[in-house]
Amino acid sequence: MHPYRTHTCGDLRRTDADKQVKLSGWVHRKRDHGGVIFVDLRDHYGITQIVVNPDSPFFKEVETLRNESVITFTGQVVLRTQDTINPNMVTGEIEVVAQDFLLESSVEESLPFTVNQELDCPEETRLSYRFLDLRRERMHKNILLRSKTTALVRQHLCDRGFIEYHTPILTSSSPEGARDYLVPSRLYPGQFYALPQAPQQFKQLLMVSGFDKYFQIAPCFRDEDSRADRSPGEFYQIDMEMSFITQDDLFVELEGLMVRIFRELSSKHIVAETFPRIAFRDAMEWYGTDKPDIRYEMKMVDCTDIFTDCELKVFSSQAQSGGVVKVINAKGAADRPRKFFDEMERYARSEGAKGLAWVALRDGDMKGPIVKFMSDAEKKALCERVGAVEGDALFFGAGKRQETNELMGKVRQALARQLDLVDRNVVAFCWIVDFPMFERNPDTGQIEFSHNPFSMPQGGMEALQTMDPLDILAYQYDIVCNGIELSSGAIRNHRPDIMLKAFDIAGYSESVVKSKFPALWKAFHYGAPPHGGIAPGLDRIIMLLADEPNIREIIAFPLNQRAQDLLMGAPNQVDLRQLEELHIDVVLPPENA
RNA sequence: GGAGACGUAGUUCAGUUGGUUAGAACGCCGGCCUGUCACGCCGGAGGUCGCGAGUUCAAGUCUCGUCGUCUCCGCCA
Repeated sequence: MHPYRTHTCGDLRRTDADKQVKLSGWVHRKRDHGGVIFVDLRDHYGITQIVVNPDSPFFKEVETLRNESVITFTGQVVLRTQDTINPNMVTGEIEVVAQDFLLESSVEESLPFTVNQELDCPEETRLSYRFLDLRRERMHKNILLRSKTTALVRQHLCDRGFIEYHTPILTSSSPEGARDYLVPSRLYPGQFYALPQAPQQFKQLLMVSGFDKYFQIAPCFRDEDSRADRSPGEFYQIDMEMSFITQDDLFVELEGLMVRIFRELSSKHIVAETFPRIAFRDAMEWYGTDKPDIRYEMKMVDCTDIFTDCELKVFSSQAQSGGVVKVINAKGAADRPRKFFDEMERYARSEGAKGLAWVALRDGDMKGPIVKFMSDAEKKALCERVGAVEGDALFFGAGKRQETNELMGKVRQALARQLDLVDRNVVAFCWIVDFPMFERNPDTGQIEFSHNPFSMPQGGMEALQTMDPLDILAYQYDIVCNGIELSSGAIRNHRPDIMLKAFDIAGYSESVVKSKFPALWKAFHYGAPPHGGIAPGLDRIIMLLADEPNIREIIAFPLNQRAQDLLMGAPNQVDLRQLEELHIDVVLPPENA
């Protein structure tokens, strides 16, 4: 017989009755009746109940076992009597009567938290004992889901003709973007490698190398502060790039991948399998953000022109001075108590609003503090414009266009939460398209790239030569799911002449382009195919699949918020000899010296 | 770098207006228990109330500082 097991703890069924078996695993839970002990034995695959009878020579030893000890039982599978069957367990129709027992590994200390229940405990403790934390059902499931996701992505993309490549981890520091992680060079004193923030230039070079369809589940390293949905240090992208494609081709390809992931790995309903496309400017006007949650509608509506001559100066003065009046129709919210409206206003103020006007359509009339300042014509036009009917409540924001859009966008989200419009069992994707190529820096007045300088401007060279730079759009797009930005992507600019012109508009000379991006600049002079791509964040996709609010819950060994690994003790100090080899002198800041 | 919330037993939490010896559940230790499956019953141990000052006759409770954790802003082409 195998020294550890003949079956796993999730294997045995009634058809295995009378078999002689051996099982190994952890003590999940123990029920000691004095005369008989039940041990729930757990491994990766499941839980099986072991029965230890009082005449067993190892009865005393089992009695003193602590939870999470690792043990091996040999015994016979027996059918449970009808009244002792546990319908909640897949192995609940049988149990194993122990005949032999071996303690493989005992638990020496009391556990820092319970493994057999999902009770809250400090994250610091969980990360310090991550190997225990990962035994818990929820974490175990999350890590399995991660594996299933990467396996499905690989299978799907390979089936679609994509090829997976490896790109360097030690590369050169990039001049723009996030802060790099640097690796000192031993051979070249004073010089450094950088860990890639993304394999952006390599995947483009692979396209120039003629490979056509690239993907990689790519580690990316950025030395930036963390967020709930942003791991410090490192994260993974499903990095993709294709040659000879249009934006539409890429959208179809990615929609297929996303729909397959969510269909096969979650039970959530996908609202639309062809994702709606929303122009960046429309997104800002309708939702006040470039990552709208479109699980609910509640677009804001521009009503500026209605209130040009309104008695309410807050509205008319904005309407006359280039500002806007934006209105959100909260369907069916009119009968909410006064407290609801007061709290919405308080929220708006906390986000920087000067106030939040509202009206409620109740009892065949319009109610609210500002109603007396509105003429009948204004009321009528307002209701028509926003489609308001009896029972609806309207919320108003007035001010400068961009500020008001962003503010009312937050109000929209808060309203959706309050009115319970957010369905957790739904995924709503959308594309945000037509990002502007350039924008004016409000501080310096300079024209700058608004996103990736390597995106192809819509209209190509002609647009750059003839249009107002601020009106030029780029083939630059984001994919957004439930209000979370999963990725940016672009059809790239593969033409050196167009690139030079674009950089010229942003105030950069030819020498800057050459020196900042030498690889691509050189490559694009030797026959570069039109190409484009995208790189959805793997971690965020898994968060959505697992319904986890924090990215650390879907990573086996994450850094904490302050970028430390509490289990391994990283970062740590190194030997002086190592520093000398690397020609590194450490100069500590005064407070640490 | 900035802001907010939180910090009481191994863990999750309660702790009144500042007032006697800081409680409960789970876990741990000991005892009882032959059909449980979150087994049950009895008993016990376990606390510098994050740390340091201050106010007060009296501080877990109020004030200030500090440290830690999480969340957000900045940052993330």
